[in-house]
Amino acid sequence: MSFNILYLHLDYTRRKMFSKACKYAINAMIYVATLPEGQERAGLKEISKAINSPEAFTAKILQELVRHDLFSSVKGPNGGFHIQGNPNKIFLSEIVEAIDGDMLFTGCALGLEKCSEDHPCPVHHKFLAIRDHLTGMLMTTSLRDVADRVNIGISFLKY
Amino acid sequence: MSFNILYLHLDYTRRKMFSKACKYAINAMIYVATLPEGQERAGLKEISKAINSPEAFTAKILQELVRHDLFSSVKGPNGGFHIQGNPNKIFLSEIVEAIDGDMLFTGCALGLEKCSEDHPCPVHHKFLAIRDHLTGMLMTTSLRDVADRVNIGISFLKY
DNA sequence: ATATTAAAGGACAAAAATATCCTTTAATCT
DNA sequence: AGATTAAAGGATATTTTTGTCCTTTAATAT
Ligand code: FES
Ligand code: FES
Repeated sequence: MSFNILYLHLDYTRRKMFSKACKYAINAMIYVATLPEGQERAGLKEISKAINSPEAFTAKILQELVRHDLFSSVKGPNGGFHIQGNPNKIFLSEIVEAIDGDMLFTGCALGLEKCSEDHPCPVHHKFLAIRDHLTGMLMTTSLRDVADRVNIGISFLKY
Repeated sequence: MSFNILYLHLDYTRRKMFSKACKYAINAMIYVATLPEGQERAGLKEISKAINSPEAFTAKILQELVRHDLFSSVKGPNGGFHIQGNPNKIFLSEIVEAIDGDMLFTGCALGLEKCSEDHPCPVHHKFLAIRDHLTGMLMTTSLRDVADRVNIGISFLKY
């Protein structure tokens, strides 16, 4: 019942960089990456509790991550999700791309059909640097990197 | 009818940095800033044609910009919207904040309630630099800057 | 004054994103 | 083999974002 909604049906004060789905995906993978050796698998309930996300919605996202070969899953007792591959070799960019797609990495800031040097929008030249900065960060930050920060207690997946 | 929708009701391959509303807002203000002296006012129809945006939706956004004192408007014949203030002193950050809010500038990348040094998410330290880069760019790029690029023909508002 | 013009505003509609519930499938345990 | 467990998947609901339409308000022109 915000001031905005009252007058204009627009309440954009919540726009973020990533979708919620994407954040849940990243957090879920980070959480599983933090698990100790020998028990590096977690179920939906455990994951969504750990990252404070709605269970059923998280289930959909985990399924999608399985389809993208980022997670693999096992059914039945002691089943759950574990990371497919080496967390040192899985980068945040892969998770973002799996869920939010690659428009953040390639799309035009001002909505032109496509971003190009030939026909640039008015912020193209300045936006490129930011886009590349973001892309570079995500492509060089591995799941292990961030999971370690959580394990040593300097970063958190929820509050 | 994408492959994604077929299987999971998730088709996030379009996530962008800014909302459509925000892009329309920026483009509309840039367009009006490109108008020659003596005729620096444009109507809804002219604007939405120039920036290739849906007219009625654009109307709502222009109203919002008026409420935020970025545009002022005049009704009746030869009415329309003109920039409130000096385009040299209006920065893209103000438009983004008016429409998308300030979460892009202040919010946590991974969805924590609030972004803070005390209780940072696992990408906080790396994300800060990107957020600041983006914020800095938007806070230092004036409407005049970008409008000039359009006027000299090196940038475009539509394709 | 009246007609015309264009923005403001309200109501509503469609699409996308977020979220829940329930059934089915497949793994494990007894 | 049968019971139990947990992911997969389908259907549906809610909220947010995007979009349209129509009436009202206010400015200008005749
Ligand atoms: S054309 Fe707009 S960001 Fe490249
Ligand atoms: S706490 Fe997540 S970006 Fe600062």
